Amino acid sequence: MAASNKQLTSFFIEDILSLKEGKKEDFCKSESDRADSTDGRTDSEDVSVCQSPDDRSESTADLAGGGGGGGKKKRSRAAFTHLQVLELEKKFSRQRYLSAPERAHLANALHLTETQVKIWFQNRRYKTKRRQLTTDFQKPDATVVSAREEDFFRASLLATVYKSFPYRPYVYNLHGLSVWRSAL
DNA sequence: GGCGTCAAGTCGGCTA
DNA sequence: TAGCCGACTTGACGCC
Repeated sequence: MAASNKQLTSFFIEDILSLKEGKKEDFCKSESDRADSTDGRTDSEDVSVCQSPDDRSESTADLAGGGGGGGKKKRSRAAFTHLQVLELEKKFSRQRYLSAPERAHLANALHLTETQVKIWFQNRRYKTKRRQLTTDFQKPDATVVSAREEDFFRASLLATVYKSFPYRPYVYNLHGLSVWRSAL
């Protein structure tokens, strides 16, 4: 795309929310385009995923809200986009718990429901805990485990990012600068 | 077909 | 009582 040469600038959720009203179509890009330009990303609350997480099935809002229909619908698993997961992971790396306004903000920015964001964080915390327990079990040296807890978390986060971008070898820098770097 | 992953469902506890 | 939480389960999906 021609837009791939365009220099990206930093932005905030507030920017997104203000943009969303009028210039949504300008702001939203295809996921592949975004993946191409991830190395140009900058810091902070740059949440910007405009794609539905569940294009291949019914709407996630429908699922999260239980729908209005009477009959039992077949449950479908919403698949969040790479970037939605990435932004959720970024947020999770900073905060393991979200306040209601933060959750609403994030949900809005990611075009997810608040319930989906809440459930994602719940599942993410539980998943982290389970993996931590597994690691603890494998390495019973408590002091080492404690000292490496953060490293473990970062490693698992990086693993998630790698899994999310199997064809895009970029790593999100979790050590403060929050820039995209080539892993190669 | 078995298995792992993950979003969503369920249940019980806690708190304001 | 509502809303959130952790713990655990369920069901869909993809990979081998």
